[in-house]
Amino acid sequence: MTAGIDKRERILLAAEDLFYRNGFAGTTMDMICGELGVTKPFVYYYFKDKHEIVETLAWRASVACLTTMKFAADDERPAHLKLAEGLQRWVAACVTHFRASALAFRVTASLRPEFRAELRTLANDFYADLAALMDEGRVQGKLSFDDATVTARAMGGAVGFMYTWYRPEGRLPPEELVARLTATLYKMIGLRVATPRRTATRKDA
Amino acid sequence: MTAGIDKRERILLAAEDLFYRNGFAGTTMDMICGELGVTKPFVYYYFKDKHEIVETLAWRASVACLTTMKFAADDERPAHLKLAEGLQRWVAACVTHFRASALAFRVTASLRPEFRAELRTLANDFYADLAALMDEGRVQGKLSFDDATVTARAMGGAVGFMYTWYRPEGRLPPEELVARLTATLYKMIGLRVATPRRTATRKDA
DNA sequence: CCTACCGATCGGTAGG
DNA sequence: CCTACCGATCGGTAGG
Repeated sequence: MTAGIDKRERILLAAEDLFYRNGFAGTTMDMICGELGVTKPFVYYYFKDKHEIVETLAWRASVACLTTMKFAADDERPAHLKLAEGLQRWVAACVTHFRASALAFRVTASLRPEFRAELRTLANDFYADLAALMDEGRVQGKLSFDDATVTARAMGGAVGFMYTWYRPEGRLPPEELVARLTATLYKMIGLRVATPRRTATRKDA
Repeated sequence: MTAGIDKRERILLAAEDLFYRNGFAGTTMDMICGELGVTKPFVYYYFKDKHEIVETLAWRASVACLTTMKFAADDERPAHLKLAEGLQRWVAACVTHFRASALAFRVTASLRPEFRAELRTLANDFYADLAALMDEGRVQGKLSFDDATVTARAMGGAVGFMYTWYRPEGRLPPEELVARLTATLYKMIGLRVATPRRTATRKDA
């Protein structure tokens, strides 16, 4: 009913919330149907099986979050500036897609091995891009950190783990959360950017 | 057989690995039994049900990891030194219990609501202790960071997310991983400690 | 008689 | 697009 949102999209929306709250195995097809007020054959008309739904959600969110460290080939900016932008994009994408990106981590065990492998490849590429920019920025004297791999993974945790504590209805508005989390990442790699942000003359207390 | 390890403990050991790899719903009691070469009544003699097994594992690991910021009442050291020690203990505990602590995050949806609430309380207490020490250290001019809550949660992610990439058989020995991850946490709060570690005269490149 | 365990099978529910 | 229902498999427990 209430045309506007595509039917397939409505299923995904309901499923995202249910998977997020109950996990993959803990969410039954009947729950999804009940949420939408439709019957199972309706859902199976749009999706081959339960896995196709969760994989669609996880893939979307993963692509959105893990392609943020890609830059145009003709982008000539120094590494630390690309990184400053990429990290911000990354955090913003993870905040936006926090429910579905939680899936990619939480329901790992329920995913088909081939799909898990695709997700892993996506993540590995991302961390390779990230580490490359980090190394470049360090060589150019703009960044400071000890271990590139461990630091990159630590940043991944700082961002990816957000789903365990972030609540959209919380006191911190999304943009503010993005700003603070990004600032934390900058600090982890010793990145000092003159961000044109609305901060008063505030010393790093 | 092969006395030595308690029978109950053998069940927990096998279950930990299976739950870690396949999730809660993806692990059947038959799998656990098969791994041990015992029958179900054997397992059900030691555990009331499947939940009791996973909860025992998750609780142990969570307690081990989330009580590392507690200090004796008569410990008079300044906050930043307690923090230096606590963070190291925290990382070490998470590395040791990484399989079971992964459970606490991954199988959340499969846990009984009451148990989830207990875990949440444990975690909230931990972050309260952590944030208190951070604030204290900052007031005393020994630490520097912007947002205590966000930084604390970011550290939690850096540590807690380790289970997604750490492999015990990897090239990085556990002690070395602990050292590097701890160093990353120190950096996140601007903690500079003259750690008596076996580092050569190496400038923070 | 108890404990520790086995072979066999139960009720209930999942995806499809 | 729904009602009705299947084949398969789950966690948990019976008697001995």
